[in-house]
Parts: sequence; structure tokens; C-alpha cells
Amino acid sequence: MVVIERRQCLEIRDIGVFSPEHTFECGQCFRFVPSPVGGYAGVAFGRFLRLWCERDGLFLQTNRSDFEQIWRPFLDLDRDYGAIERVLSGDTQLKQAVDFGRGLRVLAQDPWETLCTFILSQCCNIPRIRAMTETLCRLFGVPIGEYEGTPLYAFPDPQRLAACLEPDLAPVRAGYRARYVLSAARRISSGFDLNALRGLPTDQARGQLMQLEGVGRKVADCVLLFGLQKLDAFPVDTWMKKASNLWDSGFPVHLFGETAGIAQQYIFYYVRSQKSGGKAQK
DNA sequence: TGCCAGGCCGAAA
DNA sequence: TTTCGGCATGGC
Repeated sequence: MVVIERRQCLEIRDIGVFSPEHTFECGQCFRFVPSPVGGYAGVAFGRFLRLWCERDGLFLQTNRSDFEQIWRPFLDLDRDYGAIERVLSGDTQLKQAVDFGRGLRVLAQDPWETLCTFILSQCCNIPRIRAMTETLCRLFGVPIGEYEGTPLYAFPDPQRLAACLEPDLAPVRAGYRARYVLSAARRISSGFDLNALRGLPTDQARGQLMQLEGVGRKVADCVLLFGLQKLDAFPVDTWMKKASNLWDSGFPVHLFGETAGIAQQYIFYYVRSQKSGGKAQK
């Protein structure tokens, strides 16, 4: 990887294919949207980022310090996705999914934000998850400036939400999920250490997460994958059954290690695209 | 208008 | 252990 400092931004080269669209439309992260001036823009870890592709480079509108501390790990830039894609493409069925989503990266998100957004995700489509998440941030997150005239907010920390009551969350329109969000916020702010789960084997970490109210196997595995970088997690649920229908010769679940978690994201994205008429759902 | 959505929970079978 | 209804709401 080569990092070149440009005027007001950084240019990243030699990282293989990186697709902001596939990375932010594949259903793992709900706070980055297409920017009116190109690429994608959003907030993570209390910082704003816009990123776009130009010629053979990936451009980040950020500074060197934030890049090293936040965006380099967040965007998983040090992993060799080319090698992973080559392995997955050896399976003729998986190759369809890889070809569709080529350039997506499994993000390293904040575990608390990941937990919260995937609690909100249950039985919702992605546009609605995005809307609920933005309302939650606008109401309870710390303002961090503005972009193109739109105010920006950090994701609210668990202590802030733990001080709320269910009626406070009514504008979020989260329905029965509001209770789960508040319950998780109270557990986290009273000592449940999400980061400590990184040191546990995946199955033990999953068991701990499932102790939280409203967190089942699916939400737990999404937190393991996107928030704790346990890429051997593999959320198996209703969409996987649909994938099995799509691929009539059986579903490829022989994967292990980091390949499994990355593969499931290509598959999820591909299956969803097939259901919405062969193009990425926005 | 009706179906579906990155589910979870508790009860019943 | 598996199945099923209920939950709260909005996108399409």
C-alpha cells in the first residue's frame, strides 16, 4: 500500500480493487451514503469521511493521523482481498457472488454501534435501518460539524442512551426494538465490555453477546463480524435459506477462518441483489 | 393494499 | 428440539 498526501486528501494506491459502492451498499454499515460530489460519505468513530475512486487510486478526504488511527483499520486496507477473491472464485457458485460484489471490504466498525444498528435491523429493510440510525444519531449523538450544509452527528455512546426511557426513543420509530437498544445500552454502560470479547474464542464471544436482550444468533454474528473482526463468524438465518434456493446444487458452507465471514458478505449482497431485480438495492 | 424486511422471544407441539 | 404467533413499523 502506498499513501500519497494530496491537497486536502490522501491518495491510496496498490491495495487492489476497492469499491466504495459495494462496501457501503452491501448491508454491513448504515451511516455512509452516496455523496453529491462523488463517492461515499459518512461518519464513523465520531469522524467524517468522504472517499471516492479516481483513476487507479482510492481517495480519502481526511488527514494522515485519522487515516492511520481510524480509516486504515476501518476500511480493512491491510488485508489481501485479491487473494481471498481468488480462493472464493474457485467455487463456481461463489464466483457469481464475488464477481457481483468485487471490491467490497468487510469493515471494522465500532462494536457498540454495530450492536445497536443490528438490534435495530431485525425485521427491517436497509433503508429503514438507515433512517432509524440517523434519527438516533440526530437526537442523541454529539454534533461534530456539517458537510454540504447537513449537520453531522457521532453515534450516541451507551451512557447517553442508558439515561433514556422508551418514550424518549419514540421519534426513532423503532417499535419493539427500542426496549432492546435501551437494555443493551444499560448493560454496556454498567460494565459489559464488548472489546473484551475480542480475546475470547468466537463461540464464547457469541454466547456472551446472546446474553443481551434482543440479541439472537443472527445479531450476535453480525457484531462478531463487523464490530469485533471475528471473520470466522457466519450469520446463518433466513437469507441463507433463500441462498440455498438460489443455488440449487447446495450451499457452500465448507468455508472456514476469515474466508467464511468475507464470503458470507459477498453471498448476502448477491442474494439480495437477485431478489431486487439483479441490481444493488439502494 | 399487501407483502416483506440482515429477528427475537416465549409457548406449544 | 422444532415450530409458530406476536411484536411495531415502513419501504416498495
